[in-house]
Amino acid sequence: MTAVPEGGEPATDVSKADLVHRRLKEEIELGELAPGTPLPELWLVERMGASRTPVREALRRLATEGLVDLVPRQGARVSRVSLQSVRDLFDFRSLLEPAAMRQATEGAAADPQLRRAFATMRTEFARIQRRAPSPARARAFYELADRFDWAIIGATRNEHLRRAIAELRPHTARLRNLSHVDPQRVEVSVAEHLRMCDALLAGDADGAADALAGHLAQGLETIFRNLARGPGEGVDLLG
Amino acid sequence: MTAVPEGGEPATDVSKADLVHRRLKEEIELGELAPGTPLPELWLVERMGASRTPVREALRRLATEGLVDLVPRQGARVSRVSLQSVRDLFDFRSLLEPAAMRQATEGAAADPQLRRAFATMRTEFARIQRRAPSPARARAFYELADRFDWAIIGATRNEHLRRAIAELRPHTARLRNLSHVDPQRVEVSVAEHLRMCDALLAGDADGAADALAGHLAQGLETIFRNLARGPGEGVDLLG
DNA sequence: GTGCTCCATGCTGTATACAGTAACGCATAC
DNA sequence: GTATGCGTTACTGTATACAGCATGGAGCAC
Repeated sequence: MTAVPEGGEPATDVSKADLVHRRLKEEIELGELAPGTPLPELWLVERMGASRTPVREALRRLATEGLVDLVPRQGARVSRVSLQSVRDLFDFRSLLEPAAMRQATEGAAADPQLRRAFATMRTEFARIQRRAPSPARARAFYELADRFDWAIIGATRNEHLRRAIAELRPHTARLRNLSHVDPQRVEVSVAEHLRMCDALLAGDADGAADALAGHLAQGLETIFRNLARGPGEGVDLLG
Repeated sequence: MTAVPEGGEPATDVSKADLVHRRLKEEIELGELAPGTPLPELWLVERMGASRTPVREALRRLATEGLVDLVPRQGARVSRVSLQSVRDLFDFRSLLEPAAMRQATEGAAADPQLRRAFATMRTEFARIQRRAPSPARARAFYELADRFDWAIIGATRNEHLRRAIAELRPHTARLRNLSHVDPQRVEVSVAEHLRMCDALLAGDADGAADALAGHLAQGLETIFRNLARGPGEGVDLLG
């Protein structure tokens, strides 16, 4: 398992609630808190070194993000993952992200600085492609792919669309960390990212959107294969 | 102004936080709390008859829904509305809702009971179409259209999609209540809803999605015309 | 008259105490 | 041995007290 923490958001913890929220989110993403784990407030209080008020606020926020299930008068649990929920997630991403990619492509065509940023990432992808397979290379790829994804999100004009996609990322990250990463997958995925970069830099919005759609379809298939092989801890396969 | 409270959600206030959340949401939707209005916690405490804790939770929830802006160490305000935000909202709805309509169409084809519910609504739309124009008729239409929308949401299989659309509804309702309702619009809108019903009942997913897309385009145009005519209270036209 | 500084006020962010409820286990009756 | 009822426990939901920061105004210096 190649545990990759998401580094996309700036992580400006102005309040303790922010801090607890971010730390809990990371632990859920990384799978350290397995799906279904109960999250009593007092337990979090001593672990996080904060009082119940910020802990509560963090739990409520995680609940709206779908990472935590909140049962009235019973408490919080890490939300469970089912095959259906994985399918729903990828279907929804396939609806949103190509649209965002279109906006990012238009944005890059209009803004030279943004375009340069994507061009730089393209050369980085190409450099990774030439490297020999290794865990370090896989890590570098996932880190770069993550930056690429966040760049797309940042270049999305529509605020609703941007927020919706950003909210899905923890779910995606969690799946990646819960399922076993397939080394073969890196090879394919690098090529897909190069396709996306090329289309984006060429100003071909439709092409970029199509490439992303293909990438998502591949990703879903990979995750399903991996989940089917290794059951994964805490993953509810009944869904 | 035909103020139409949304009646779609079941309104099960199990906690005081739920109650405060629902009441505040209603007041913002109806425009009673104008965009930009400051919302000091203590003021809400005495108005809602609850302590600060549930009030805080309600404000946080409204903030994640985008109905309230939360400035650190400064407090909450009713979120402002700009022309850009209206455009963003409708663009996003145009992405999501046709997809939901497709799923609802498939659902109605598979589930006779669901199909009957939509068939009933179709006859109600037809009955409204035959009535002479009047405020009561407009109210009846909006109430029915609201039930129709919630039925579509309820018939949406994908949970992410369903949640995303449901979260947008308060924004839509607020726009409707902030802008002045055009009596002409009712006529057109009834016809559009009949088109949607017909396609849905015929199992024509593409047709239903197209009809909905057209409906949204019309709705956006109407709101822009109305906002341009009457400035509306608290609507920031600079966006 | 104008600008700056300092103080007072009001608000949020946090901690904590209290009440109420649901789940769990044990004891007892059958 | 099994089922049912009661008591205990642990947790959430709520209220409230306290600390710290930001804002606005008054007063003073220039």
